Amino acid sequence: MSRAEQKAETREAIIDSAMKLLRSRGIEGSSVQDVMKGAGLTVGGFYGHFDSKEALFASTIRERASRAWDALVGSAKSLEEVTRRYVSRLHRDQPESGCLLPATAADASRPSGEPYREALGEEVEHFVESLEALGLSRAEALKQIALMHGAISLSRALKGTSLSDELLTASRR
Amino acid sequence: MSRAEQKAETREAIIDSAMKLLRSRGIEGSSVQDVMKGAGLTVGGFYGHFDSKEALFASTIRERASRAWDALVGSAKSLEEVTRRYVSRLHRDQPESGCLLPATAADASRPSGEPYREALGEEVEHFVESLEALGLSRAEALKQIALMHGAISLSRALKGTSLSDELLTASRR
DNA sequence: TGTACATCAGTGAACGCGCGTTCACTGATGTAC
DNA sequence: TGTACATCAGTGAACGCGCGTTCACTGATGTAC
Repeated sequence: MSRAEQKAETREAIIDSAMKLLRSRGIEGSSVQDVMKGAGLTVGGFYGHFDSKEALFASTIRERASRAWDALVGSAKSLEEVTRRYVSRLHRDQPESGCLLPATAADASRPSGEPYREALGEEVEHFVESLEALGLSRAEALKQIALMHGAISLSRALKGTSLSDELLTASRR
Repeated sequence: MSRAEQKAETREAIIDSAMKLLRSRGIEGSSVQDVMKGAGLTVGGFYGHFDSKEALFASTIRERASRAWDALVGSAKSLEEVTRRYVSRLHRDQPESGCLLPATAADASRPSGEPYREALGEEVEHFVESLEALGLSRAEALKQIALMHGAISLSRALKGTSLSDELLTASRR
C-alpha cells in the first residue's frame, strides 16, 4: 500500500471515529483527543488531516450523514415503517448508530455552529427526497422530519422518566 | 431591606441571568462566570447561593420553565394559535425569550445531563396540561410538543439556509 | 443612644484540569543514481 | 541491485486559554449590653 493510500485510510478511520462520537456526544462534547484515540492514533497527527476541529466535523457531516440515515430507515417501504424505525426505543437508546440530527442540532444552533449549517441542510435535503420517494409532498416530508427529530430529541432528554416512552408512543401515531 | 431579603433578591438576579443564558446558549455553553456577570456580580459569590453549576441550572429549570412557556403561548385560545406563536420566525430568532426545550434538550440528553431530566419532565407536564386545556388528548399534546420542539430546534440549526423558513411553514400546518 | 463585637454577602486572585492547537522529532517509505 | 538522501505520516510534549471551584479577605449589616 502506498503512502497516499495509507493516509487516506487513516483519514477514513478518523472520520469514522468522529461520526461515532458526534452521534453520541455532539460536537462540543467530543474532543479532538478522543476522536484520535478512537481511531487508534495520537492527537498530534490530527492536523496533517484536517485544518481544525470545525473542519473535521463539517467533513464528517458531509461524508456520513446520509449513510447514517440510510442505515436507519433507508430500506423502509412506507412512512409508517420509517416512523416505526426512527421513533423507536432502539434509536433513542443507541445514538451512536442513529441519525445525527438530534445529536447535532443544538451545536449547529449556536453562533459557533454556523459552519455546519449548510452541510446539515444538504443532508436534510437527502432525507426529504427519501420521504418524497414514499409518496409524501415536500412539506409533509419536512414536517415529518421535524416531528421525528423532536420526538427522539425530547425522549433522550427525558430518558429515565415515564414521559420518555410516552412521547415516543404518542409521536408514532 | 434585611440582609436575608437582599440575598434572596440577588439569588433571583442570578437565576434570571442563568435563564437568559440557558435559553440562548444552553447549559454547556453558559459559564458560571458569564451568569454572574449577567447578574452584575463577580464569580466568587456564586457558591454562597448554589452548590454547583448543576444545582443552578436544575433550579433555573424548575423555577422558570413554566413562566417561559406561559409568556410564549400561555394566552393562546386554540391549538392553531399556540402553533403559530411557537413555530414562528420570532421564536426561532429570539431564543433568549423563548421556550427552553430546544435550548436544553441536547444538554439533558448527555450522560452529564441526568440531573436535569426529572425537572424537565415536570415542566413538560405543565406544557401538556396547557394543551389539554385547549381540547387535545394527552397523546395529541405530547406529539404536538415533539413537533413544535423539533421544528424550532431544526430551523435554528439550519438558520441562514432556505430550509430554515421552509421547515417552519411546513410544521405549522 | 452609643459602643464593641459578630456575622456574612460579595470580592478578586488562585487552583487544577481539559481543551484546541503547535512543533521538534522519529522512523518507515519513496526516489535518484 | 545497492546505497545515500529526501519525504512525510504519525508521536508526544508543550503552549495558552477558559472552565468550575476554592478561599482569604473586606466592609456593610446586625446584635449585645
